[in-house]
Amino acid sequence: MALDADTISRSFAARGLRLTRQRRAVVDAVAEAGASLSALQVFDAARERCPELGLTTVYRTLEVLSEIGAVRRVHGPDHCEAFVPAGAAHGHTVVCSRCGHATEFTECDMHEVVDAAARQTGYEITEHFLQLSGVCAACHAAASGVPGASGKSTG
Amino acid sequence: MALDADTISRSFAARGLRLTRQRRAVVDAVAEAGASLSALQVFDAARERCPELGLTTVYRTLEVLSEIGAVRRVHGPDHCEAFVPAGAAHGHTVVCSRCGHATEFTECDMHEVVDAAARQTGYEITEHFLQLSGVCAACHAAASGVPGASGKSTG
DNA sequence: CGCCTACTGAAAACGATTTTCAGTTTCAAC
DNA sequence: GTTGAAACTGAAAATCGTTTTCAGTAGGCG
Repeated sequence: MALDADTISRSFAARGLRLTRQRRAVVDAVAEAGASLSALQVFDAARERCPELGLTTVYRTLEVLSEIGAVRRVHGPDHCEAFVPAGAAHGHTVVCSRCGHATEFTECDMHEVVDAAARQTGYEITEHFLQLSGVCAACHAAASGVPGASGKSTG
Repeated sequence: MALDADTISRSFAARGLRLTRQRRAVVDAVAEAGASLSALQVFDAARERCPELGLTTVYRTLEVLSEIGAVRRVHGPDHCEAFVPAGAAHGHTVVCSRCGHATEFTECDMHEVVDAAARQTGYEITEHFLQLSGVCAACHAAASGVPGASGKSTG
């Protein structure tokens, strides 16, 4: 589920929901950020497009977007609950530990790992939740080439 | 880092910390449960061993245990923050979606997946956080053999 | 126009976690 | 055994992110 206005609009309509200006602001904020954003960060970003937006609406909209699969919740070992735009039906997220930028990857061939885990534990594995963190190409280049430049890249 | 009194005691001592009766109760509660436990559940379980225990102490102890690597925080796509006893230095957790029982598996050969992700995204992957969920052997047996029996197994 | 329903933000409520604080326990030095 | 310093404690208060409540608004359709 891509985060373009058209797709979203149709998904909303199919559920009898309206894509209001406020919701649009939230969608755009998440889509444009690319990085993982907390609810509060989404609020801030979306407010630039729609200053009268309330936090309540952000939470409600993220909930809806999560339900229709347009955004995905991500977690890390230490922190919780951030949101990223979702791409493919089953994708995983790589989050840059420097700039927070999130990228999806879909070449996920986990079944060997899952099989091994099933063998070792005796579980019937039904779901896997994988999240990677590392350093994105831009931050990597910035770090090795121009140490002064912060990791916050253009996108 | 295993959750036996001896190992824990030494880890605590190495940091100038004391393994008090209260902390011991928390450690034992987590160790015995095996399943993933929220802070509140740890509190309840530990109170059976040490009734005058306070919630504050549970949080403080879980924090310390997490730091020394004796417990691990687990997350799921929808929920957050539960604690399980930690085993090997780098292990992953499989949580049973029926009884909440957590098992570790260590045969984690992720480097193919990690390599593929690195190729696709251009990231330099430094960490991976994998969590599986499924149905444990006991619950599976209970479900297929004795449908009436709940998934809550002995382990 | 008027009705109906989805939608809105502010404020209140809420639950989980952290901080504060005054008192207790532990331990080493004496 | 006494003393003093530091770790530790639980209760209560404070804090934080999130959800609920509520009275009002917006938009489609008769």
